[in-house]
Amino acid sequence: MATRTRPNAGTKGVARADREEQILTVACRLFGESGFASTSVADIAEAAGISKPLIYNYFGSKEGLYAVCVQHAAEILTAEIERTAASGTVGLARAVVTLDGMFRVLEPQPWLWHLVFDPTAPPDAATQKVLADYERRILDFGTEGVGELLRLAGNDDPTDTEAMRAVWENVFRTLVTWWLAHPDESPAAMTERCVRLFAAVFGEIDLPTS
Amino acid sequence: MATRTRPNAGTKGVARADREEQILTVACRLFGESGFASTSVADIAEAAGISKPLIYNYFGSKEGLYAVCVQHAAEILTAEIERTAASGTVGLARAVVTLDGMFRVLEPQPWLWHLVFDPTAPPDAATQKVLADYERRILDFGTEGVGELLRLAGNDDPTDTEAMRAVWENVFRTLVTWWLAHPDESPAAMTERCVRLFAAVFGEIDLPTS
DNA sequence: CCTTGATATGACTCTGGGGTAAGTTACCAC
DNA sequence: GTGGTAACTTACCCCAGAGTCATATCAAGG
Repeated sequence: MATRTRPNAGTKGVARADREEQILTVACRLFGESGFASTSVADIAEAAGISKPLIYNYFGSKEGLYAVCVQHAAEILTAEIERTAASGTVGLARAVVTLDGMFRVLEPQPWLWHLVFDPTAPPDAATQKVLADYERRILDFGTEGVGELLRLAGNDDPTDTEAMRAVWENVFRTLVTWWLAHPDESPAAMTERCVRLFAAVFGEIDLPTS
Repeated sequence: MATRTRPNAGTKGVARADREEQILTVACRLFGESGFASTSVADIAEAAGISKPLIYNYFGSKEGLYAVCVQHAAEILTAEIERTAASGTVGLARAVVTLDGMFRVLEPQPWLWHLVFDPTAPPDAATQKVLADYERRILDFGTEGVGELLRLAGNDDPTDTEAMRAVWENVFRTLVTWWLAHPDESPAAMTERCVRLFAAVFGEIDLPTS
C-alpha cells in the first residue's frame, strides 16, 4: 500500500507469553508506586512501549490486569512468609525472622508491598478473591503467635485474640512501611532496629543463630 | 410569568451560614463513609436536598469542601486528645484514657475517623496543610510516651524513637478502626478490651479511678 | 410597586480515562 | 506465492463527574 496509515502496526516478533510477562512487570511497578486509581492503562502502555489495545487484548480490562499483578505480588510475599514459618522458630524470634525475610524480598522490588495493600484497589470480584486468599493464608501465622502471647497472660477470650491479631498485623505492616519510607536503611540494619524495638517492649529475646 | 421554567429556584429562606453548616454535616458523613474519591458532589447535593451549583457557590470546589470537612473533623479529634492529655495521666494509663475518650467522641459520628485518614484525600494544598497540622499536634503526645518507654529500656536512639512512634500511632489507629468495625461494642467495653490487651503485653497497669 | 441583592437551580460544557472497531503488518505452513 | 493466524496500532466511542452560565424566585427597603 502506498498509504501507510498505520506504520507501526504488525507483529514485532514478541510471543504473547513474553509480552504478558513484560506488561505484568511494568504494571506491577506502576500500580505499586502510584496505586490502582492513579495509574491509567495508557500510562502502563507507554511505559511498556506498546499500545493500549494490546493490554486489553491480553488482560481484558484494567481490573483484570490488576488482579494478575496482585496475584503475582501475593504469591511472592506469601511464599516468603511460609518459608520463614517453616524454619521452626517461634514467638518473637519468628516475628523477627519473618520481618527480616520480608525486608530482603522487598529490597529489589519494594513496590510489591503497596500493591497488596492498595486502598484504591477495585471491588472487582477477581481481585478481592486473590486478596482474601492472601489474607487467609497470612492470618493463621499471626493468630498463632498472638494467641500464645495472650494465653501466657491468662487471657483466652477469642475476641481479644482477634483484636490483638489485627494489632499485630498492623504493627508488621507499619514496620515494613516505615522501612520502605527510609530507603537508605539496609534490610540487616532494619532487622536489628526491629529487635531493639521488640526488646524495649518485651525485654530481651533470644534469636536463632543466623 | 406564565412560563415557570425553574419552579424550584429562589431562596427558601435559609441563610448562607445555616446552609453551609448543613452541607458540611452531610458532606462529612458521605466523605467519611465512602471516601473522597468515591463521593461525588452530586451525591452530596442530593443528600442535602439542594442543587450542585449551590455547593460550588459556597465552597468553591470539591477540594474546598473537603478541606473544610477535614478541618472540622480534625478539630474535634484534636480537642479530645488534648483534653485527655491535660488530665495528668502518664504512660500506658494515658494511652487508655485517650483511647477511651476517642471511642466516646466517635460514638455518635464514627465517620469522622475515616475522614482524617482517607487514603484517597486529594493532594490539594489546603487539605494537606490541615492534615499536616493535625499530624503535628498529635505527634508530640505519642513521641513523649514512646520516648519514655525506650529510655526505660536504655535506648535513646532518635531514629528508633521515630520508628516506635510510627508503630504506636498505627496501634492506636488499628484499635480505633477495629472498634469501628464492631459497632455492637460499647466504648466502655472496648476500653476494657484495650486494657486487657495492654496488660497481656506490658503486664498489669494501674488505671486512674474514673 | 419596583429595584436590589441573596438564595437558588436547570441545563449545559469539558476533560480524563476506560474500552472498542477495524484495520495493518509480519511470519509461517504448505 | 498465498492463505491463515498471531501480533500490533490508529482513531475512535462513551460516560461519569467536576465545574459553569444564564436565569429565576423571593424578601426587604425605599
